[in-house]
Amino acid sequence: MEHKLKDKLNPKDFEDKIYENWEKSGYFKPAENKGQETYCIMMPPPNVTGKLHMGHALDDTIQDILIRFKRMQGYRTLWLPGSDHAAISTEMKVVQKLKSKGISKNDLGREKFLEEAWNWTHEYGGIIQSQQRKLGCSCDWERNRFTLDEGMSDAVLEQFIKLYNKGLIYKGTRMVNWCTSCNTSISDAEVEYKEEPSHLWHIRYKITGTKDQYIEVATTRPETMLGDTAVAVHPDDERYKNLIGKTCILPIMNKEIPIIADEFVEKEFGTGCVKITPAHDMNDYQAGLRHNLEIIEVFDEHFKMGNLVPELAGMDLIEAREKIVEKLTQIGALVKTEDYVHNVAKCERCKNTIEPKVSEQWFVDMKELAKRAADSVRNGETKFVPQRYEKQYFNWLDNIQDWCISRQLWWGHRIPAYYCQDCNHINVSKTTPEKCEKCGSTNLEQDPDTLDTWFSSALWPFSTLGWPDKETQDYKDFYPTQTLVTGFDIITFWISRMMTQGLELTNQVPFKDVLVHGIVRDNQGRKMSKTLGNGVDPLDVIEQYGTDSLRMSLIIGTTPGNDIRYSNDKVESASNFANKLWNASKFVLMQLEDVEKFKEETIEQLDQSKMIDVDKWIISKLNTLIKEVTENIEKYDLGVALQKIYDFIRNDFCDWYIEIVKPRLWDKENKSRYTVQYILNYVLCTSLKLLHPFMPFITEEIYSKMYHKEESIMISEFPKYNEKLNFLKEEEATSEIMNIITEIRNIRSKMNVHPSKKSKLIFVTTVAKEEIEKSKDFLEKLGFANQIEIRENAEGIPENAVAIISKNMEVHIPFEELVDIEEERKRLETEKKRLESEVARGEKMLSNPGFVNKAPESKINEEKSKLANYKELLENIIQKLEKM
RNA sequence: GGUCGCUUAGCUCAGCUGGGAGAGCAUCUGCCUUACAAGCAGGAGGUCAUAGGUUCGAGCCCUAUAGCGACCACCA
Repeated sequence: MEHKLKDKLNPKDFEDKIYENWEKSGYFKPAENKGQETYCIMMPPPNVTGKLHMGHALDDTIQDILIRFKRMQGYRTLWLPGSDHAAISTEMKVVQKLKSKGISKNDLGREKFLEEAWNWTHEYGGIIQSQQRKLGCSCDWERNRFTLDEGMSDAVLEQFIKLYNKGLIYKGTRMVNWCTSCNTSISDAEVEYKEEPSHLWHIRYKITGTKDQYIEVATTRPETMLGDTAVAVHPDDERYKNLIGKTCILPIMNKEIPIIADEFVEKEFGTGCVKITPAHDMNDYQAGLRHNLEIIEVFDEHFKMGNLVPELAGMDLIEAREKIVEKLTQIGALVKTEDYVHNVAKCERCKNTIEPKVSEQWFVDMKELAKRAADSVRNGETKFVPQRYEKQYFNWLDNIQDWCISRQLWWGHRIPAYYCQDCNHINVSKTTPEKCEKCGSTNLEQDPDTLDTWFSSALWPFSTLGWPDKETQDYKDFYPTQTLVTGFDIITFWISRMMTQGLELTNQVPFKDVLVHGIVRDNQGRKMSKTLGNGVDPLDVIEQYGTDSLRMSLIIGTTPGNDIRYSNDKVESASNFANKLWNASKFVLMQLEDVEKFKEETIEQLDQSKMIDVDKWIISKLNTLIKEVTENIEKYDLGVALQKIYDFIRNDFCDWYIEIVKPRLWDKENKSRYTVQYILNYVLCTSLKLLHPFMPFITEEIYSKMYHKEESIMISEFPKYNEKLNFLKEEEATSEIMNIITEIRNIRSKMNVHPSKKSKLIFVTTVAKEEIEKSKDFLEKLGFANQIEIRENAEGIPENAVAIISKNMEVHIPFEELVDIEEERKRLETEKKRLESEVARGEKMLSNPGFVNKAPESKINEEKSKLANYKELLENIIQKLEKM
């Protein structure tokens, strides 16, 4: 083993190699002989033919951080990956591919089509997994699952049959959302609404038996009027009360339809009269049911005009609308046309128009299931992080509609219902029944439809572990799982359904915590989208900067649940940090020269008599960091945790400690040289471990060159807080010294003293003599001094010297000819003023009875000691000024 | 219409249960100091959206308002 790093950091040199090594070593699998406690995350399965985008990169990075952290803490961890068959989206793609060859789905037939779909899946499936490997995901690839796998399909059938037998799944004729492009029914969750400018057409229908009395309706869809079977008004609407029960004549169709009263009508909207078209509107359909109205379909099955009016038959709907408006104008039935913006239902997948359609479909009765799922969150069995997303979840479940689960697609799990062609009985069974269970006929036909994709992904947390077999080792070990990580956009689609189905089928909540994150936006705050073309490919970023930098840029300084704005600057700054860490490590390794003995000694055993304050300072700081970072990660505050690690490595370790320690390292005779080397190795190794979950590759690469016993940082123990490594006194003393050094630099900078110009530093102190003596070497270096003098009093110090007054010491810098006495007086005056205001503030606070009586004692004492401190400093400054 | 979130330095964002406002980038000044110029050191820059309230004390808690954003509902 060579304890040396390459001169320049190049992530490509080691990222792939390291990943391969991890996978080969079996580190991703749950450890065999570790402690009992398990920790499991189920990866939200991406679409099987999908490609990795920034959303995945964020989602996967968060999960990887958690799983690596827990693994290092000694849990038996399982992160189970997989992919989803994504019924609609995959089927659409295959249909499109066939279309480009001039073949239609129906020409090909079901079997051949499925063959094509499998081919497609095999061709594009797996791409995302290789990309997740590039991201560093430490999931157990041997347990990789696909929602159309045999086991998973069995789970789906089991679910269907169980719920069917319990009466929770039923078949019925209902109005459902129909995607006119995908040609299938879809569930409520898959509909999104988009505002579109349109018109509100006012049309008058003549009251039957009158010459010129009309009732005026307002509609956004005149083309559906051909199927009107009533006009409705509000029962309390004084304007129309007298018309209720009468009839009117539907223009164009010249048909008599009733005027009815129904509460759902809003008096204030439009004219207060609504045309009722039960076949093409959700509300009208409900009203139709209440009033027993006929359902007349205006469109054919391809959503072209039907032949209610022969000259319009087969016409496109938009075109038909124009024609009908034209016709209404001709016959004088159109009163006016208003501009109007309304919400149009769109398919969440293909963005095309959704039409309400009456059809026979399979549904899950959700009422009881939803209640139980909501209650489990209400009573804290499952928690959302951040908690506010629980509202979104409740809102969905508390207003749940029955779930339409049948899809008119071929790619997916086929509904296990077999219809008897002789007696019409529905046989539901896992395998094709030999004969009808009711009449014994062998003339059975399976339902042609398949199940909603989410019907199978709802089972993901347990079907992946072997359910319906509850005796598999994995199910027993890892179910229920701990954390589910996902974006807020699929709380309704997925989270709520895993909860409802999980509770119903396994009698347990499927996970304890739901960690919700936002979406990754572009650098202008816009959503990344294909149409805008503003998406950033995570793999391009990895190619340019390396995985660690991408991961860091997605996590640092973020808050759970909030959106993240991607920017190149962030990746660049992450990359600079990686470079910094690399160089610092390179330096440390250069100083260590094969000190194999490190491996045998713990930090606690290290001889403290050879340490000076700064050594204890860095150890103590690191110890605090360990505590905070652990707490932060456990609370899912990953952004804060990473920020703290960054600050420690960059400021405390690189900028201060390494610089402070250099003189002792250069002096080969120095008695504490070994101690310093040990501490450097210890601090760096420990920092790398803290950082490893976030930046796995660079930490592994560096760690592999350091001195320790582990074969990989990935399976090393996460650092633990240690009470014995707290050195508060030394921390304070060191920060006083650091403040002085900063002050020296500040003054030199203000006075424009060139760094090469060294000066003398005179320390006046009684309490810190010894420590200053020990620190001479680095004080000289960092304070640009050529000589350090330590005295007990200030007598005889040249007048033309700059003075820095601090708590336990004064530092005088004789710059000789450089110092302008007047300038120095001004500086001290400013300092005096500052201290005076501090003293005033403290005195005001402590003389405030409200504060003294109500504030906690620790706070009061703190203020008291601060005040005393300031007073003393002020006194010293005043004396100094008097002498000038 | 209902619910939720955001508003803090020029930009992008942190700020844990209320106790002297922070980071990254940008900017200014000085430095090639033997790990790092992808760097080092120092500086400037903020009425924490507005108005009230609670409190000894508010960026943080409460109320209202404004702007931006998201989700749900869907009134033709």
